[in-house]
Amino acid sequence: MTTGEQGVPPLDPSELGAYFVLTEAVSLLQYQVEQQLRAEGGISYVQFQLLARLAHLDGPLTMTELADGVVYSRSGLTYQAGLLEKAGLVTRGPSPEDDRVTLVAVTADGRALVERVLPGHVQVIRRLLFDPLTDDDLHHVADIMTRVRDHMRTQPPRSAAPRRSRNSPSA
Amino acid sequence: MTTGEQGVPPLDPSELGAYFVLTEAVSLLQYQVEQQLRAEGGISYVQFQLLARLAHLDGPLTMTELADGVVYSRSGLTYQAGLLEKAGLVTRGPSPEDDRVTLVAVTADGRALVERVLPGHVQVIRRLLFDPLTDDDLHHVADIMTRVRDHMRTQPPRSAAPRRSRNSPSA
DNA sequence: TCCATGTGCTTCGAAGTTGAAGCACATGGA
DNA sequence: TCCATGTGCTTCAACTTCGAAGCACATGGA
Repeated sequence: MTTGEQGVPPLDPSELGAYFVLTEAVSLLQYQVEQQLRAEGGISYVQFQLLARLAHLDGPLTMTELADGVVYSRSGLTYQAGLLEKAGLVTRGPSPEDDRVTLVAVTADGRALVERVLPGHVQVIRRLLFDPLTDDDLHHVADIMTRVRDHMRTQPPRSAAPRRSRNSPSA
Repeated sequence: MTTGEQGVPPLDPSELGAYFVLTEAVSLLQYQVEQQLRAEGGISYVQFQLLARLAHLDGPLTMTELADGVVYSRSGLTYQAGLLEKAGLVTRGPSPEDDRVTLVAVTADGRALVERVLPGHVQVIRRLLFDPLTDDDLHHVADIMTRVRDHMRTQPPRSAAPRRSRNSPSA
């Protein structure tokens, strides 16, 4: 009626509210996290994510895997990987399997940095995110957001999206 | 700089996991939202947030209020407000109360743009965020994140970060 | 083998974001 | 009134981020 579109559901204020408060809370949290990481480790949140992921998985990742893992553009990752390599926190090397691939691995210094920064990082998260929540809340959030994440991950990943004719029926 | 050595609670993998999946899901969601807004309205997510906030509150806001509302730096808001003003979507004017203040108000064009992109915006959120969730989940998320947001809002807001006093170096 | 096409990564230019510094006005006490 | 200090906003330079284009290698069919 109001628009030509068919089947656009009416706006539900409680839904919009849930979405807004979700993004607002995460923004606030990430800002505080960024401050802590910068102060205690001299790194950005993205850099911490990259190092933590490499340290946690304990094996080299390709640039694409790393970019998709942290929801980041490929060119942006090239830039950040360059910074981290220059700082001696990661190494980049060729893959024996595929000459196109660059494998990124965390160095001992990189691991040490993650270890050094992680306690403060956890403290910030605990203070800002977990303190006002019960254990039940926590499990709810984890469960719910895992479903949302998995649901969205069925869409083509961010950094690989724009290339044509993968499963596009219009080409 | 804090030492952070004593009294740091042990790491709880389920807590860290909840935090990681929360930020990852929000990152994925925001990326998709950004694409929709760019495609249908030619605006960024930040610009949409600013316009939506002004349209919703239905009254002018100061630059600082607007920046705090969307968790954004003040200088960044100066830049974005300039873009929006040039595009005719907002106006900036003086405050009768305080000559230092710039009041930002949404124009009719700005309102129209919000109205135009909102249905698609809601569709994206519904498809990515709400589809895999029950009504119960939704209320849980809204309730939980509201508590988290309110908890964090008791901290000093982002853009009003303590300004270093001219004569007193931080101890 | 050769070539067409797909994939992994980097380079490049443009645009966005930030904190610090700076300007202008506000406020309150001497 | 005068001035010290606080607050609101903008400017500035440095950095970050992105997508498009480009290069190199991979893969599979003719």
